[in-house]
Amino acid sequence: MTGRSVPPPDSVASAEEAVVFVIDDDESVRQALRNLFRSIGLRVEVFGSAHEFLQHKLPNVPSCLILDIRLPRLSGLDFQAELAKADIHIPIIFMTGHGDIPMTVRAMKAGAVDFLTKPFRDQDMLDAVAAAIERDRARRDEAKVLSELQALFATLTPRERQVMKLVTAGRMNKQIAAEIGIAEITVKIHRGHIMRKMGAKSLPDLVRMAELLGVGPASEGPQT
Amino acid sequence: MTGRSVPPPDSVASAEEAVVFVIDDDESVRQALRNLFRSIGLRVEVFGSAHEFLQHKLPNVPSCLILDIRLPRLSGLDFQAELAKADIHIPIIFMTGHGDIPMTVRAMKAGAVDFLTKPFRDQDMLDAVAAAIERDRARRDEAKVLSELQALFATLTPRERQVMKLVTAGRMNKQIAAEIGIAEITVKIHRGHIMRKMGAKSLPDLVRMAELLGVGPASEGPQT
DNA sequence: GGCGACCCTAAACCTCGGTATGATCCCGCC
DNA sequence: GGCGGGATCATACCGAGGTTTAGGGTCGCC
Repeated sequence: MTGRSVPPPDSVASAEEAVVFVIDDDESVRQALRNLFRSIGLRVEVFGSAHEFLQHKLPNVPSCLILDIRLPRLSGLDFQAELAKADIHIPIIFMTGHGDIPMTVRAMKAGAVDFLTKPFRDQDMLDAVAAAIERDRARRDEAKVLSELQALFATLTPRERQVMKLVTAGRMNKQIAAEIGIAEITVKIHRGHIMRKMGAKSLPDLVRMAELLGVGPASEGPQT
Repeated sequence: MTGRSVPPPDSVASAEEAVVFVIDDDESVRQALRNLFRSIGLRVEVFGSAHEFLQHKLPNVPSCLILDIRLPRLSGLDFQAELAKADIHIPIIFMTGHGDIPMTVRAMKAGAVDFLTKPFRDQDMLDAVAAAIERDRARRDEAKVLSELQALFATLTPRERQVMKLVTAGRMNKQIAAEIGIAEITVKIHRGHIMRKMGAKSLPDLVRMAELLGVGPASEGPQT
């Protein structure tokens, strides 16, 4: 506890263990960005193509992706769409030498953090990266909470899920009993199980969990 | 009840009573856009300057604003910022003859719906307007619900607000009583008043209202 | 001074929520 | 066949929630 080097508490907070990924087919650009981010102590991984990047497995820390809109085989915009389709939500910062406005609009609409025109000021890139990392950190925090909740919810039996939905909808035990055709006492049993399994310390607690889980009028299974 | 004309249910839904506002210093552009929107039966109001637009009082229906990034006195981006500062959240669609990427990025980051380069296809503008109107409709719906809730919440006495916060946090009546130093029976009374005044039909109901209202750990009053 | 709020409390009473004990039934699996 | 999990239910008991009735007090305002 004494000789412990202080792991930078960092007023910049968002730094921590964050990683910046760079995809660009120009070696000199990769080199320059690598140096830029290293200079402020940020982990960097560079790639020459989207394909190369996809080989690499993503670490479980806040991160962001910087890519040129003109990639070797795939356009940056298409790659952005690919990632979204694959449910990979890493924040993206675009760079471009000769981009146009429609491209910019499309990228931003699709959720890009920023769109920088080359040459850009180092500070602009650093600002964009800070914003992107922060966005990813926030997203990860939310996702973590949600997945933990979903794991708990998964332990409920079908009957318990059904009862939970009705309980959080505000129905009384007797109403639930009548609605699904069982005895009130049985509803109470289920209810007790639900509270225990979900780790809810109170009804309001459970209601908030249900909100996050989208347990409600939501019809099961994707329709249309 | 018999001779009632059906007020167009409209499969296009978003149309209804929507209004499109156009600000441009070029008379021919105003004219062209006016015709375009009229042709599909959309209400339009045109203005030659931002100032002129501000004189006009905004109707209480879904609407959107179309403006050139180059306005007479004020830049379109600055005007966008002005509106945000004045808490006017009408969706904005930008047009530009010679805009650049940084402008586009700034506009999109500030929440613009779209950014069209002149000349644009009529259909692109119509699509953008449809999206903008829909966004405004959704925002208005949410705002309406929230303001109604706030009106109810405003009828609560300070004590009732305090108790509501604790109730929705999941505290038991006896805990609340101990925490604020009153008798449990009094807490029950307050609780009854809260449910009635807020129009909550169940505790889960009240919890959801509290969520929307941000009633919780939120410290009172703006700090900093 | 009186009227109306807000806030507090007590007693009585009822409903609702929740747990424990004990038991039955069905089903899938080793 | 037996074992475990899921679902069901009864009885009994207790604590929490909620209303009514009937008060009490302190403000501020007309």
